[in-house]
This record gives sequence, C-alpha cells and structure tokens, in this order.
Amino acid sequence: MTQSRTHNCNELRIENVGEKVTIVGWYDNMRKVSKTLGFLVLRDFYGVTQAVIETEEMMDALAGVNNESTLSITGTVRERSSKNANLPTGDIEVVPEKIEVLGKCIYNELPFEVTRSKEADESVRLKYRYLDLRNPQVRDKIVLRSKIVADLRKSMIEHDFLEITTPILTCSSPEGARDYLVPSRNHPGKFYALPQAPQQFKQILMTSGFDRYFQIAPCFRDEDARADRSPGEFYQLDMEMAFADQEDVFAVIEDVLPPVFAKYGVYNTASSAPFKRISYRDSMETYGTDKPDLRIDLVLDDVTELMQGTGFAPFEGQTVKAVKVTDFNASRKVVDKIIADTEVISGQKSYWFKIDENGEIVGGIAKFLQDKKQDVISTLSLKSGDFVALAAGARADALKCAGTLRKILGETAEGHMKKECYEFCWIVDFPMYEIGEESGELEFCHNPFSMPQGGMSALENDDPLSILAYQYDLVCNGVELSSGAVRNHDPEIMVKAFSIVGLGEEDVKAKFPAMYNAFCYGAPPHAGIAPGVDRMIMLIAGVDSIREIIPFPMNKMAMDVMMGAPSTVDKKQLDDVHIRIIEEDLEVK
RNA sequence: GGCCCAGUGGCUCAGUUGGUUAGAGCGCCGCCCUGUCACGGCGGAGGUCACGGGUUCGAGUCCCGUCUGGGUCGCCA
Repeated sequence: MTQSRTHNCNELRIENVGEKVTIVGWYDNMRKVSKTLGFLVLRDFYGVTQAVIETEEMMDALAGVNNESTLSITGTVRERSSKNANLPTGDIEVVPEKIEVLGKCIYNELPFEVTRSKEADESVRLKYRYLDLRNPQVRDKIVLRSKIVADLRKSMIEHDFLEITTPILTCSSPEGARDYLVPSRNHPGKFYALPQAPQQFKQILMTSGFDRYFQIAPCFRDEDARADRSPGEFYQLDMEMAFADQEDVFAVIEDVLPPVFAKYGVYNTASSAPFKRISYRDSMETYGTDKPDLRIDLVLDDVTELMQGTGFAPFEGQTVKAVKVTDFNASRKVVDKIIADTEVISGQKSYWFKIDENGEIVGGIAKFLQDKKQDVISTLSLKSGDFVALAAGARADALKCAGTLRKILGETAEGHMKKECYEFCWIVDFPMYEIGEESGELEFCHNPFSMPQGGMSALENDDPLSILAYQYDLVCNGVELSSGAVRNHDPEIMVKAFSIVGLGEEDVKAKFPAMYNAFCYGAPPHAGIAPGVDRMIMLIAGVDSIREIIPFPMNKMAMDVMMGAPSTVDKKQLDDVHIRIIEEDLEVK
C-alpha cells in the first residue's frame, strides 16, 4: 500500500525539520556527486523539493529509473548544510527511507527537456503536449487562464448576469463563417452544426424573459488560423442584456474587464471607464484600421492632393496617406526592414522620405518631391529629423497599408509608443450597409441583426450608405476583442432592413426562423457583446501565439497532432450516419 | 488558393566563394568525484543534411519541383 503524500513539493520549510514526510511527484533530475551521494529534485504541480541520496540502498532504488517517472519518497526532513535561497524549499531536504516508483517513464531520452520545452519545435511540443505542460512556464499560462476565467465569471455574476448554457449541437445558419457539420444518424441526409456563436440562442433567451445572460461560450468556425486566431474552436465571454442600449453594455464591460487586466496582466495599468469612443469612419481615417493601437501616438495625414503631379507613378490618381514620425533618424537598414515588414503584413508597397539636418527632403522618393518641396514641408509641418512613410492605392488599400506603417513605425521608433499598459477603446457607428467589393451590390456591412440608427424612419428615408448601425467593436492595444450590437428586435424593421438589400420577409424567415418567429411574440429591446476569451488571455499573458494559452491547441492546419484529429472512421460509423466517401476526393488530397 | 520564412544527431543551432572524415551546446550511455543546486571532470554512442530531380570533376551549400511547419493576404457577418 502506497503511503499518500503528507506535503506537496512546495510546502516543507525549516519548521518541518525532523518530521517524517511523504512527497510525490516527477523525477526532475539528479545531480550525482559520487557513487553514494546525489541530489534528487522532485517536482509536482506546486514546486520542487530536494531529496538527498546518500546510501547505496537508496541509490540502488533509483537504478534504471528514468527522469520524468513519478516517485513517492518517504523520509525525514533535514536542514540543509548549504541552503538555496532561490528556492522556497531551499532550507531543507528530505532524507529518504523509501523510494517507490509510481509511474515509469520508459524512455531515457525525451523529445525535449521538460524545463526547456518552449525552445523546441512547436509541432513536437504539441504532439507531446503532456510533457510540454509539465514545464512550469507553460503550465502557468494555463493556470492563469483558469484564474482569469474564474474572475470574469465571478464579476459577471456580481453584475446580476445569469450563466446559461446553450446547445452545442444545433443547426447550420447562414452566418459568416463555414460551419462544422455533424451528420445525423436518425435523419439521413441531415446535419447538425456546431454553433459559430450562441447569437440566436441568447437573443431568444432575451425574448424568453431572461434579463441578463452570460456564458463562457465555445464557438466553432471552420476558418483558417492566424497567430491570434485558433482554428476550429475558441471561447467568448458572451453576454446579452434586455431593455438595454449601447451605453448599458459599455458600462458593464468597462466595469468587468479593466480590473482583470490590471490584476493579472503583464502590464498593470488598464484604461478606466469610460473607454475612448471612436467612430468607424474616424478610426479608418486617423489610424488606417478599425482596431487602432492607441498606445501609439502617430496618426495618418491625407496627402492625396499634395502628391498629385509629382511624376511618381504609384501616386497618380491614387489615394495617398502619410505617417509622419518626428525625430526618427533611422538607418537605411532599419527603413528597408520597415518597408519590407509592411509589405509582408499588408501585401502592399510603401514609400518614404525624411528631412535631413539642412531641412532638405532626402531618401526614398525624395527626388520626386523636390519641385513641391515647400508645399510638402508646410503641409506636413516637417522639420529636421522627421521621417515620413507613405502608402498609396485605392482608398481602402492605402488606408490599410498606412495603418500597418503606423503600427510598425510606432513599435520601431523611439518615444512614440507607451508600451506598458492596456489601452481600450470602442469603435462605434459602423455603417449599416456597404457596396460589396465582389458583387458591386448593396450588402449588410456587418451584422444584419443590428438596429439601424434612426430605426424605421432612417431605413425609409435615408440613403442606405449613410445609415449607421448600433454596432460596436471593443479594441485593446490594436487587438479586436469583440463585436457587439444593439439588436434589431422589431420584425417590421428587420424585414425593411432586409428589403434594402433585395431580400424579402420570406428570406428573413428562411434564414433565421426561430429568432424571427420569437420576435413576433413581443421582444424586448436588447443589446450585447462577446469579447474573445482567448484573445483577452493572450493580451493579459503578453504572449504572441494563441497556442500558448490554450491547453490543447490545434496546429495551423486545424489538426490535433497529439490526438490525431481529424481522423478516418470505420465504415460502420459512416454507414450509421449515411455518409459515403468519394474516393477521388482522397486522391486529390 | 497567393506570397514570405524555415527544415542539418533526441533538442537548439553553426557550417566561409561549392572542396578532405559535417561541428558545438544541451540531452543520452559509461567511468571518476561526499554538499550539489545550470554541479564538475574524462570517455563514448548517435546524422540518408526533409524528399525528388538538375547543374558540376565535386552539392548540406547553387537551380527546379514536392512535402512539412510557422507567419501573412484571401477568409473569419
């Protein structure tokens, strides 16, 4: 019978000297000093404790036992003759009387050393995630995740929100992303879908009479990954409030999020309420993006007029945006890197010049600007030491490229970015409609279920492209944390909103029958938001890869290389759900 | 689907204008070491240089293609 542990590996102190204890954990390593003297480090979830091996018997007990095996060590606590001040348990050591192997590690060579797993290739780490997670540095991010989620949950409950779970198996809906489909056994040819978000369920909850709902909700979208976007699945702090407007939602978020960011963040200051509010239009013009990093003090200047007739072909007839950086004396090498990085991120070429110590325009495209020198200098209020980056193209392209330049320049140039804080802002007043790039037709800009500002009257009387929606994004340090909206709860306004893009009542009913039907029985005005939990944890933990804060992440190709998902299944399973694989499709892949 | 970067012992990397037997650190194995804590010392094993083709007297190195991984654009209402 194995003795259960009396202490964990971070518990024993000088006061425990003389006690007989049992500790358990992983065999981290042994510093063997002689044939009969060695220092064994035992590691568990809580910390490490040293055991001193000083008899042949105990040395023999460890013969052939590989690192990372789990051990139970029973012995007496003794004061160390040479203490280690860097370790909470550094004053003591355990002198074992009995060492028992609880779980063998049968390999004497590991895919990577546990304490240095973060240096290993990521695909190897993910395949052996159970070893990777033993690394305290890796594990701590998951512990942090747990604490953050617990605090968010606690805070939401304190704000009188009710946590309600919604179905994972539901039906496919024509939302933005591709669905994950689950074939039905009992209904040949029919499919469930995993929810892209609990959107319709939470709105139906409001219609059902629940006043304040929230959920740490799993969401499933079959879209490609990014560094900050895990493929397949992610979590949202999903919430919705009845009889509420935009300000009510803002007030809750401004109350709930900053304390959590300040408490656990790598930066300990976060914006306090109210967050800065920026209209979508202003954000695009000023920052070249709808998710500006407000820690950077640079802004965009429109130089379209100024740059016409310079003879520089990429500017002719195009929108041109400039980013001025004061006191930025970058070497040619640094400038080239900025331009190259911008092209990698935005996919577009950018241009530059600077003002030398004599007030002359030099470098980059300087030779095209000499004829307009005074004009350029006065329009942009340039002085010696200033650097100007430029982006040109169709308006949207120029803005996007200039936005990328702003971000990279802010991060590169000294003194233009206040790095150590969390700067939240709201992007508000998104347009309700836009002309689709591909179709050339009028389309919903964001969410067809947002309430248009001005309601029915605006839809009936105004130019659709001028109508704004009660639609908002929450942004922190250049990261889009969430979209949210005041919902369109009025069936008549909903039908009218759809009719503007050429869809009829039957289309609304066909696409979202449950929600539409529910709204016909008396719906409360309601509004909500759903900040991405994973992205918040990334920001709080200060990591660049979303995989660092997910216990078992998938790789870029949406594969779980540890579990082997996705995988083939038995023919019987396929038959059960009425699926036949087309062999030709397998050949192609 | 497009573009960019990378792929060399178990892990991280070096490898010069193409030139002898492809190196180092960590890890692993063996021996030595009675107070280590990134222990130390000596010795050893371990490589189809991702794969396929090409150029060349000669390719880890140059060229083409493929695969794998990451980043990014598209995509993510």
